[in-house]
Amino acid sequence: MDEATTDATGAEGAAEGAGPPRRPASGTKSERTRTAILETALRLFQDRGYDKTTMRAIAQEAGVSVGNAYYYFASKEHLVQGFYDRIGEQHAEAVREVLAQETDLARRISGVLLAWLDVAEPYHRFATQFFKNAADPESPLSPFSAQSRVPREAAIDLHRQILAGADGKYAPELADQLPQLLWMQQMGMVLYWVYDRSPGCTRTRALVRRSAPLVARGVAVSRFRVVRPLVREIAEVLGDFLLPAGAADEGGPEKGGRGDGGAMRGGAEGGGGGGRG
Amino acid sequence: MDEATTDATGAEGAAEGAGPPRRPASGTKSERTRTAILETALRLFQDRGYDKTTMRAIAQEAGVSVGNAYYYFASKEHLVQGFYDRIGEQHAEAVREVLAQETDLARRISGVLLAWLDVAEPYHRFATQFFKNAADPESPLSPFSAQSRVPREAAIDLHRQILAGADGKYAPELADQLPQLLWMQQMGMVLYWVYDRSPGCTRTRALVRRSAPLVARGVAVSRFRVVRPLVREIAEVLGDFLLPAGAADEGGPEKGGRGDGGAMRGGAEGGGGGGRG
DNA sequence: ATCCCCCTTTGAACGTGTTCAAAAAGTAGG
DNA sequence: CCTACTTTTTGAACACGTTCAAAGGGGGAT
Repeated sequence: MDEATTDATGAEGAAEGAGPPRRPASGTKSERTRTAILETALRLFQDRGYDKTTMRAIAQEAGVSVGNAYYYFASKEHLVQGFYDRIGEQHAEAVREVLAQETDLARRISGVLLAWLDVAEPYHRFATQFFKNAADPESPLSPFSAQSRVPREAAIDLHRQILAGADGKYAPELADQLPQLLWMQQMGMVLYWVYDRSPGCTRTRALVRRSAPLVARGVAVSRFRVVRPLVREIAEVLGDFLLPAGAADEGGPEKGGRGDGGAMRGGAEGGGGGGRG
Repeated sequence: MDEATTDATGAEGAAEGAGPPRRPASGTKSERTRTAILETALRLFQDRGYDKTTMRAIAQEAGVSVGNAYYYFASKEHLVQGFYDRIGEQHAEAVREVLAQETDLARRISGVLLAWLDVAEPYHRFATQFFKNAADPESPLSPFSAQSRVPREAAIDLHRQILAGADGKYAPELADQLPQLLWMQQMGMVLYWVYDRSPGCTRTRALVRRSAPLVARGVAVSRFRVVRPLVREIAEVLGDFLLPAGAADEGGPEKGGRGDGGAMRGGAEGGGGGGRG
């Protein structure tokens, strides 16, 4: 399998992806052209929506040629990556206060999720339109893709902080998988949000407010005896089938290691199942 | 736009726009042309994949002009609807035996899901390619869309049968939502399957085999006292935010107006079985 | 100045899904 | 056979994302 979906100039070592072979330091003409194109694109996306914004329009508005836009961004989709980064940053910023002050798990969860909704709200219309691209397993924009690994793990780490700063207790077997689980809850919320047509997305907000306490209580309940074996097995299955994150129990907290990293672990199934515990 | 899909029985919508005004009885020349286009399309999709199959190729192979294909099918996506119907039928057929003979809930669940994987396997390559279209909220192909209501409720009803024929007991508060929950578990499996690159999709199969017992046990555990209030609240939230089984919006392209928003309801939790525990 | 090399920029051209006015084929009555 | 009408069919045309060979351009070496 070739993975030739990248830029024409070939793969560069960095994690970022498309662009000219070497991203020059900011200030150069090249960099200015690049950001001009990106800014124009994001502005037009927000104004007209993703589908209605043509590459020709972006180029013309930015004062460059079509081919030049493709020199800096491998595809129209790659322009959207800027949105991800931007939302991620703004979210991390907006969440700081909540994480620092609140200690109740339910409130921490809902605080983080509601903050995300606040940050993402301006882009709702347009996010809906490129959401399908993000769902494409082949697309680098997919939240599960290898290319999204860095921002994804940053997001998961944020959920790890949610748990770390909360004053409840939960089954220790879940410690490794819970951040990912919370992250997937967020993905579920995003899915709901994308479909949400209620004004101001009040419906998604209501869902968050109602479900966050439930999740928190579910986490707390995980210590009780009746559910303990079930929890243990759930944790095991999650560990085997969720995406491999940095928090492997025994693998060691290595960074990167071998590159590879398919979206979902492919690998020969073989001993995966094994004996049931 | 129009709901001219395949030979779906019933479902006479209101007066829609384009397409062949009246679907004539099978046997007419018009109907023969239509099925010729559809069959050709599905065959080429399977051979070359969705993206690689052009409308021009479909038309040429079917012996018609491009415009003629568009006379019968509003878009390339609409041709895929045939796959849904086909898989749905084959799945219902393949599942009959399991539902009739097996009484263990875990085995019923895994039997149904594994049967789906068997049926869908030939289309895996190509399903991956149009999956992004199905994720588009605007697309009629979305499993949450109003246009998919009939096949969706058929699928949910299948999961209702899973529960009805099983010999375990569970919290009665969940009775209304459990079929939908199981259906969403299936959606989660499909998501995993779409990303699964392991040969023969053995990885997804392993996931089903491991998670089905867990789900069954989770359902059984729902009766216990410690989790009972939690279960009750979960059921309530699900009832409020899941897609309503019965009638719902469907009104049409109504813009805003009334609050509440008959907004598309959806929401998911990946990986099957998240917060309960 | 001249040459050379590489980075940047250009815009025409390609293949795609989709649309549309018009031609063809079918139907029915005179 | 002709006429009026509807249903079906056609293929050129459109707008789009993307590609590509060629042209600019800046800076160092000769």
